[in-house]
Amino acid sequence: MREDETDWFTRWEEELPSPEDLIPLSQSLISPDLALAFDIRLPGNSGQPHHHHHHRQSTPPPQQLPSSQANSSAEFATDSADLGSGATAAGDEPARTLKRPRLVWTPQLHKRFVDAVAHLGIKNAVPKTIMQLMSVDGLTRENVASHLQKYRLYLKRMQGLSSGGGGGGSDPATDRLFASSPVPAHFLHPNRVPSSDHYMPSFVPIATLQQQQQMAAVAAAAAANAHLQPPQFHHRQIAAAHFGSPTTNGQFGNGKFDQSFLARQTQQQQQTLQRMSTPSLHSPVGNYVEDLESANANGGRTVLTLFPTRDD
DNA sequence: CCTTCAATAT
DNA sequence: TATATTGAAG
Repeated sequence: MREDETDWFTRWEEELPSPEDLIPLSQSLISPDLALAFDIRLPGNSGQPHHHHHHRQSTPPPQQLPSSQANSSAEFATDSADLGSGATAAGDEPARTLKRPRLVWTPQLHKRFVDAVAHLGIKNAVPKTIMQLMSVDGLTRENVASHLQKYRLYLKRMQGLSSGGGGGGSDPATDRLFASSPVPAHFLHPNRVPSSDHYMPSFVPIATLQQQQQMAAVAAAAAANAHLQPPQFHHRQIAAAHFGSPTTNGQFGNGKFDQSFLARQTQQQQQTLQRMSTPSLHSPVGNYVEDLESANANGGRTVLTLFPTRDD
């Protein structure tokens, strides 16, 4: 059961892009949390990126990944009138209540999501677990939950097609993202439990690994860099990755395929975290990095873009 | 506490 | 528009 793990991990490792092949922008990648935590100011943006007010008290789960989903830092600063009034209790970790920028689901990020779901299996493909497996810095459970909800609707729609109808039902615009990643067959049929054959995409187990130090290093290195990347990943090479054409779907179009986790789950148990022990992990940045974008061009909305090591 | 879903907000 | 947030239900 664990044998294939090392197997695919090895393959995954081989396919890893060399550090130089990684996103050129990585130099300017610095997480908002980190930026705030280190009091780093993003170039091109002398002033603060944004600051709004909203309060959420929820209790940030004591996730073992402080930098991960912890909303460290705060949005308080800025000028606000309430200077040190009490919002931040002890004042040490200003912000467990950070207003995060909207996440942009790039095709790569979505792929990661799909891979994670495929690996987890129907039972465990729930937001929290998916989030953990993806191990994307800055990604929250809610990001995943929201995306998952939409993804399921997408799959459902895919099913619905073929019977009748006519057609119409898809929202082309919305589907583009989802179409950018192939839908694993398991999502489509329920039977066939992967007793011997598992879907094994190149995946990154990475982990749980606390890379505070690494992050610190990255932060220091990138200390004064920031990159602005407008939401314009329209045409790119991703166009070639098309898959969800009605025509192509014909092969499944015998009626309805099963939607694995799409269907009702009577109950699901959570836990049983599948953690790899990071065999020979030494990649500095096997993880995704975040790119903070101050969207000036977008009605003043800040957007968080997570992107991976190009592997698709 | 967590997930799922529909409705709603930004 | 895409994603976030909320609230009810399980």
